[in-house]
Amino acid sequence: MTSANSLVVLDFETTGLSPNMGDRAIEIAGVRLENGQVVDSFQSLMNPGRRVSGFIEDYTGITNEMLVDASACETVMGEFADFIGDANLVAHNASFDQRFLDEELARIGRSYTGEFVCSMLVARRIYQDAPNHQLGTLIKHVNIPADGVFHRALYDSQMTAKLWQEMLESIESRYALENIPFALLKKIARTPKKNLHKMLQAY
DNA sequence: TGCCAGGCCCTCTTTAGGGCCTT
Repeated sequence: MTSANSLVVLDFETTGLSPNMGDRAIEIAGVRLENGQVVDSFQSLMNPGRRVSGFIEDYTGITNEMLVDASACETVMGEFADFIGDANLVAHNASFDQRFLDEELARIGRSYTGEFVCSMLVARRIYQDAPNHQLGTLIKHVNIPADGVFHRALYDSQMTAKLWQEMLESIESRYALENIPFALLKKIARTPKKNLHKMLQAY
């Protein structure tokens, strides 16, 4: 059972960029955060029913051979829907992951009730001096130790969770806040950069 | 590391174009 402040940070690896173009998920992972601590995690490869391109094999390290014996997307996504429950959701460039989550769950008649917030949109506002706002760059920018390989779902979701916690602590520190609610993070992600400082000062 | 899309965001903007970010 999830608590009221449960948050799931998730990441997909896929056959490409667009479910509307026929792309499918090949790996899903998520870590559950409660009170800033990772309390559970989920990771599974899934068989999209067709071969993945050489580009995707190289980009993710997930090969066609690895996917042959993986469970079908329908099976894995059902398990993942159970995992996320009613938790709110975070992903880096969430519009991408949300499209695949919506598409894969629609295929099995499942849905979710949590709300998405994008860690990239928050990072663009909190770390305006970062060289860029790719996940790997931000992890380095804020000096989070990284000894794994990016572009795998579990590692990326773990790193996104650490970045998320770092951003929360940074905002709390800068504005003398405690226990920032999810709703404020949603608001930060939508607030124009030029208005952000004033909005947080007034909060 | 690229192409495919889509949302966000900036600007030499809003009757638009292009970069960023995700795989």
